Amino acid sequence: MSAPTAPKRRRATGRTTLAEVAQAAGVSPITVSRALRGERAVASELVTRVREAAERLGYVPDPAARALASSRSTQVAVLIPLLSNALFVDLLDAAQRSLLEAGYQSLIGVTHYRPDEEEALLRAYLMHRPAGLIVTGFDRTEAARRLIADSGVPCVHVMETHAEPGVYSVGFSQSDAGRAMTQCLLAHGRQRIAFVAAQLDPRTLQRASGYRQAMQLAGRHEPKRELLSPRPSSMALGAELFEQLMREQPDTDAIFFCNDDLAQGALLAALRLGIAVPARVAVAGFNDLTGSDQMLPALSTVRTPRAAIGREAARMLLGLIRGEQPAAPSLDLGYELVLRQSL
Amino acid sequence: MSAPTAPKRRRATGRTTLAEVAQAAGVSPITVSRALRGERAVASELVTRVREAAERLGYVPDPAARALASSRSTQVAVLIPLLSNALFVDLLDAAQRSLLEAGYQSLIGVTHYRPDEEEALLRAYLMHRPAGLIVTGFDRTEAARRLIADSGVPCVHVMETHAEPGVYSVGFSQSDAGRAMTQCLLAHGRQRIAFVAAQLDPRTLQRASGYRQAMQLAGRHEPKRELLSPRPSSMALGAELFEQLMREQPDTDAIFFCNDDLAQGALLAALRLGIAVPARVAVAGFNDLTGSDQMLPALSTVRTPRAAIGREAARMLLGLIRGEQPAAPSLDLGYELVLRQSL
DNA sequence: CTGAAAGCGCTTACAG
DNA sequence: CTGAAAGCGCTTACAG
Repeated sequence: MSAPTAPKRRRATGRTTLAEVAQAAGVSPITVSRALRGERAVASELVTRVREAAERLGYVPDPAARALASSRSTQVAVLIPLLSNALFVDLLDAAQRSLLEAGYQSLIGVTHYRPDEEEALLRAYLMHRPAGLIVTGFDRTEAARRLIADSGVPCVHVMETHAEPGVYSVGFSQSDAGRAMTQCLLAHGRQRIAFVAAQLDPRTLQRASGYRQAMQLAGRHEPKRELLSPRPSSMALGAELFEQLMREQPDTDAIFFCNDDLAQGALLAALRLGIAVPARVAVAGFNDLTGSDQMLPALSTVRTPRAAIGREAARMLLGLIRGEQPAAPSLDLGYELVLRQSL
Repeated sequence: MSAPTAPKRRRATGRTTLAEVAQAAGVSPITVSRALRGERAVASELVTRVREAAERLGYVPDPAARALASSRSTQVAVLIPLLSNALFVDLLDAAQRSLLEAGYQSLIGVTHYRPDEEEALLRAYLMHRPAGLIVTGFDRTEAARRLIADSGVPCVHVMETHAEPGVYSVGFSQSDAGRAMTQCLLAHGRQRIAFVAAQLDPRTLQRASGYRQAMQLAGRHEPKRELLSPRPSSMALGAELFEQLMREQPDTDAIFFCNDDLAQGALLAALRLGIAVPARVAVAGFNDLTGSDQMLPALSTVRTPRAAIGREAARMLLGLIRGEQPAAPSLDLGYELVLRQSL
């Protein structure tokens, strides 16, 4: 009853292999591979036999072997600017969920709004031969653009839309949204409307340009009421910029913040300073982040469909991975003005 | 000048392979492999030669081939309950960053506080042979526990600590933190202190038990002042529970919320209802989330070191992956009471 | 310190 | 509709 001596060159991992399933089912390995992936025509009787054998043996395909042999993986790289902005977390959460349901894992990458970091992440992740790619917006280095194109990996751009053959995107028009909220403030009788922004990423600047267009169209544009800070967005910064603006341009009668966290901070600062909102100054935000409906007064804002964007981007990407052509390469999911008491 | 006819059985991927680097450097493939990984002793002259050749040819190792041959990948699975709780996002962000620096990618998994979802994720991710695993807390199914143990994949538990041989953890004592804040409220002269919680995950219940211990010790425990809701935590729920508590137990003179979002919602509700904080009722939160310092009054809370937890968990895991034994298998990073105007 | 051989567990490309 | 052979690009396990 001595233990069998191990053969010299063994290094099996112990897991059940496709070959073992094949033997158990009495077919060839290729047939098992095809039956399990549902690829090509396999006699339905064999499919059943293979499935049963796989089930019985607890067979789990090895993703590494699969990736090596097919040069495709089941991972999707998702690149977002920041994890500290709830906007992107919502998007990521929705995308991740949809991808997981379809059997794909998400490799997240945080670019910190820096094109060089994005390029480095792209380089690192692309060597993993991801099945697909989700990237934020269109603002990237030429090298990054080429990396994506040369990789041949299907790619969907999120948050903005862009009509160009071979480019896929899911988002909405940031400048339209910026224009719409500004026009709404104008329609409510506000005239000296300020725009306050932080971070100054491409999409923030698009909102700014929407604001500017609307103000110019109304003949009310005053550059002095634009307060643009490159610092990262936060409630604390919103409070600070609000105080600065009310000090420097005290006759401002409305403020459009490029993000809700700034606006929330401003609302709390107004409370501290005893500045009446909306009586003296109306306040509007962007994104309808959590808590905006709880503010005092409740914050008017632009609701953006980030969860839907994540979901639809995943759906579009899965189609591209299957080799399908999406109905529309650019999907505009729109936005919605949410008017609450701050206006 | 006709194009060369492709040989019959080619399916090279076009990328530079290790073999090509070996040929260029005039050494064997194994030597390249070892030189590039810095493993085992390789003559330093050869290392230089190999590095140069790899650089020149733009060689990028194939992770799939590497994973298949070595049965280990460069991916770490990180399982957290929720992406909508900033606490976990901060932890994930820090862990992800540290892991990336060391050449590891993070595969995130969201369990929604459900042991069955965690078990399914574990099953799905473990088949990818991750190099390591980071999981939240210790509350999981027996099957999940076994999956982790049987996989042999190094695993670090975060948020809680637990001293047991072979179990690695980075966190702090949730019950100590709950007790400390309660004692702080008592020390400030509050006597009818309520505890309001949502979600009711294991860590929330540990905080509750810390509260209970402190109250019992002071001879002031009144079960009627515990308001526990299984609903997901949010500012809106905090407002709702605050109103309910002030209606049902109007003589409550302090409220300890298990999370800052609840407390923030309560503070705003108090403002709406004209309930003076802290004059009539003191309010304390947990985690020191963003915005808590901006509240009116600013929120007193327990600052938890989630970024440090993420960072240290990554560091401990990287050590375990290298086969090192951590100095202490259980790392307690503590917490800090932050006293602001709400108390 | 270095290498020739085998193997990791799949799928591709042909052929029938 | 099914299969025998080769190959994906690395590393392991030996041997020297």
